[in-house]
Amino acid sequence: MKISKRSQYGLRGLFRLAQAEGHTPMREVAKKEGISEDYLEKIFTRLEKKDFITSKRGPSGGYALAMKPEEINLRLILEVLENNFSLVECVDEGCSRLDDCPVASVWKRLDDEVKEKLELITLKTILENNKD
Amino acid sequence: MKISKRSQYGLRGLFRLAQAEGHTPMREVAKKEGISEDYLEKIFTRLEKKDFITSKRGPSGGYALAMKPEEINLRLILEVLENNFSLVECVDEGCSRLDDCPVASVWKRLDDEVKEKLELITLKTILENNKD
DNA sequence: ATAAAAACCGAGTCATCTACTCGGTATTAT
DNA sequence: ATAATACCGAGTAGATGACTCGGTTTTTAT
Repeated sequence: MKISKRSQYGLRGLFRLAQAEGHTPMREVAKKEGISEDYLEKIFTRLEKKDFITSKRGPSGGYALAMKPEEINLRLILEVLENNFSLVECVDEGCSRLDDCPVASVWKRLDDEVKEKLELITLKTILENNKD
Repeated sequence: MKISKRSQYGLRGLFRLAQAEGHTPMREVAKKEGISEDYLEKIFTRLEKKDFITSKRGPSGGYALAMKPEEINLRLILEVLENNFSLVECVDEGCSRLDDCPVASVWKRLDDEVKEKLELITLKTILENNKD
């Protein structure tokens, strides 16, 4: 029942990109956030493949958001970075005993509620919280 | 970001105990729910140590709820059965960069909201949902 | 009193996942 | 041409989850 460091790092990385203008080198983000460069690179690669960010090679290159901060919410981020998104498998994989399982509906409802909450948190709202 | 099978089995086991009167042998619960006996035993032992259930040895023994169904909510169950309860460590362990971490408050709020939701789901509400 | 039914206990295993690391290649601004 | 950057595949160490196994203790029913 833990959100992985991968997702946590990913969110922090995206936040840094959201704060900056133009492209920011990954190394710079890693340094600011105290995250291993090699690892953050994997994370950014993944986010890039899903078109959350764009990349530019060579000097003065780096990464930049490909979407508006208000369009990137936590649910989307976790869908990319968590390998198994959703609280229990039976929600999306379909268990054989679903019909007579007394608690399946509990998990399903909970899963929905959590995902709703996640959608309310966007990079924009986080930026605004940190505007002081 | 998964709820473990341990917790899922635990909830289903507790549900069966809640339905029955007196003591129910663990084997019977395991059979009904299609859960490994050896494994369910570990789970019940854990729940018993935390006084959610009581045990009785010998023939016509078994396990029974030690609390009222409305007093046992999902948050309490997960606190016993998940080894790491809470969505991110920084919430309870305290990270060294907490002060300048832009997203700590996000996780904290989310964690609180999820836990609130979990408290609303009790064995009683699950029993009522399955009353047809 | 004995046999059977149950809970109790500690240890061990196997697979999967996370959180990395490492060594190298490709691209591009200066 | 050089240096800065992204890109890529493989590998690894540790933790955890989901069990299994072999036994011990307690208690009820006969």
